Amino acid sequence: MSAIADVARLAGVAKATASRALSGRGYVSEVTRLKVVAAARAIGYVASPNAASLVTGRTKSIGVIIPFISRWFFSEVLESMEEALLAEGYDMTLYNLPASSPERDSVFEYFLARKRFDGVISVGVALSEGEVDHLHRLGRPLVGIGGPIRGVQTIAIDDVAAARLATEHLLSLGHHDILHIGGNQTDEMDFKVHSQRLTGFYAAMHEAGCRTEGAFFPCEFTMPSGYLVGLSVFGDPRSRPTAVFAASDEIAIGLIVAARELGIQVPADLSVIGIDGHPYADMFRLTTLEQHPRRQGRLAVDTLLAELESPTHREESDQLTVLPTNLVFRSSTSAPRSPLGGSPD
Amino acid sequence: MSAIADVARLAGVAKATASRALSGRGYVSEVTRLKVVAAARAIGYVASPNAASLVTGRTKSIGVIIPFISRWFFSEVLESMEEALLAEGYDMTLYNLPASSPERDSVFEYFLARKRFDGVISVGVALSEGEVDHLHRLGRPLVGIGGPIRGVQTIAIDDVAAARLATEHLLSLGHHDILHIGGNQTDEMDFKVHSQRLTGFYAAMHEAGCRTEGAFFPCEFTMPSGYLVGLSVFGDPRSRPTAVFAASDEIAIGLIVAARELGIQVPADLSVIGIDGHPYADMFRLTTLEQHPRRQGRLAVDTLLAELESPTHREESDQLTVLPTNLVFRSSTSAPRSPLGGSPD
DNA sequence: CCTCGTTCTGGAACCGGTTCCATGAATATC
DNA sequence: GATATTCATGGAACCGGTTCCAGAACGAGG
Repeated sequence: MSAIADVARLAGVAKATASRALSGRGYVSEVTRLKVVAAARAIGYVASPNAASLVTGRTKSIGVIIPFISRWFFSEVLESMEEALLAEGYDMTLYNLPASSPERDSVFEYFLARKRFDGVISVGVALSEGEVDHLHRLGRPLVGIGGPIRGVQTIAIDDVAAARLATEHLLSLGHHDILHIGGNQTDEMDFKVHSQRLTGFYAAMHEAGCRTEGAFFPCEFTMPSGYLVGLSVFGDPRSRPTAVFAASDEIAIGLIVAARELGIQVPADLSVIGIDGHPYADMFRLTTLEQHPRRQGRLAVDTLLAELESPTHREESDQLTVLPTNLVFRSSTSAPRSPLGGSPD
Repeated sequence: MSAIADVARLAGVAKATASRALSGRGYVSEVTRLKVVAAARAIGYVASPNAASLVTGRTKSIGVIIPFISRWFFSEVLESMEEALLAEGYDMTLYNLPASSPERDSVFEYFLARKRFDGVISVGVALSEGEVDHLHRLGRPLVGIGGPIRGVQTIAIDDVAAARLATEHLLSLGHHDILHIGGNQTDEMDFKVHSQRLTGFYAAMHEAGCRTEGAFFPCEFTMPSGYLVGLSVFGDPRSRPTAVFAASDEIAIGLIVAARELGIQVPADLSVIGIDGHPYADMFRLTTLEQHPRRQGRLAVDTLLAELESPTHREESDQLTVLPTNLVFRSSTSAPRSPLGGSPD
């Protein structure tokens, strides 16, 4: 509607002066600045960022690539990022890209090439080197959440360590017959979270001298999937473990629901630990390793905006920020029943 | 990097011709069109939508206002909208605005005034008349999901009818002592879903001649909240109903988990019905009214894009599209035990 | 008094596209 | 064969800002 030319005319100054007055760059006397601001307010002037970005190259908008919206971790990250960006005056443009989806390439070719945003945050999507280079050539900083990308600032938890910690928690309670139920490498996630959690599990088990053959069952990262796997794995009393390390809280809760239905006491007959810190964990009294997705989102935004403020050399910025996890000990884990059938003393 | 002028130079034509060739508007001979397209491909040219929107007024981007990202209904809607928009070449810019949040006004004043999008979809946020007018003055169509806004195309289910249907399902099974556990008017939602579901419940109950004093308990729309309310409401056996109509599946599932922990058999001792069609419903065998949020999102996008294609007069478009719900009968509902203590025959 | 540096302002170019308008060629109409 | 139409193209203006540059006004320093 109203352009800066209108403001300038009303204030009786040139476009250039009006622009300087409103943006705060360059010399403007205090009296004309006030005149211009008053004129702008009078006609309800709001600058068009499109026009400005055409010449400045800055869009005040950042793009987010994310494989899921409806799963807990991702929606939490998203919410926290949106909040942080809004507070800084940035728009957030969302690209929901299931890893290896058919749209994947076209999004990069088309959407990301349009220089519509100042930077990109990739949540749980491993970009290829070519894609990373592409963004760098455009001078667009990139921050990742959920796993290292070469040459990119990344925020993540240490999945190997978290899995090890969870497993060690069960081991320290006296369990030896422990299962890991989680993702396998071939499924929908780009990053190595699945294999890393598996690695951490194996490492802890081997260190404790426990056998791990047949100790892993694949499972989608959802509650219904955990439930179904639970029904099938716990269905046979002879193969039933004394403890399970689930790769996510949703899986863990599905397992607990399945166990309850099968008449298996948690934790007396079966201990269950998850990873996440899901809001449902408390009502199922689930012991879990909290990973605070909102902090990760917040930090990703801060990192990206800092990079926009004062660009660093790419080499320097090649680093991984590891956020801590913390164990929340609830009553889904305990020492196993004495193997001789008595209760533990 | 590369601009349309470069393409034109390489193809040996004028900027105007290159623009016509690439956009498909206006007369261009087939041979020059191919030359231009080849040149564009050769230098990896991608048009800047910012520059284009400056003159066309179209941004190929739409804004979405939504109060939650992490709750099921909203994340489903969001995912489906993103998918539909991406397929049509539109970007989606997200504004996560908890109703009556402090940022609420500034977003409207600032973000929405910057003519950055061609249209707006408001999911579960009731815009004020002033805000609606503002968008209309800017010529930006607006589509709502989740409840009628004056003068705006809206997509929703009939919450009164859905609540009535759910209640009637319980009544038809022979229940009389039915509770409604759901939202109250004063909580965080803008729209009237809460009060409408309550209205439908009361209507069905009164029609059936059932008393409703003390039959409503307020509850946040989450599983943990349903669980806590369930523990407290079902805790006293004397005040326990034979059936509950929960305003959402998450509440219903929380209630079921609470009932199980209290040793209450579902459905023998207590029938539970929800509204949503949540993916967890199946594993808890929850009878529910499915409301298909993805369809709502999809339809909202289709409606908005159609409006952008061929704008209609505001008066004509003032309408509410009511999407159907359907009852999925699982085993969380059944006839009540005979009040005399025997089993029903 | 002249020169220099600082502050302030306006004119004009520019960002990267689209579109209006004029011109010219090819084809159709009478 | 003269006159309309349709098609094809280039030049230039324009969208709404920012920024470069030149020039004016002013006080300070020599």
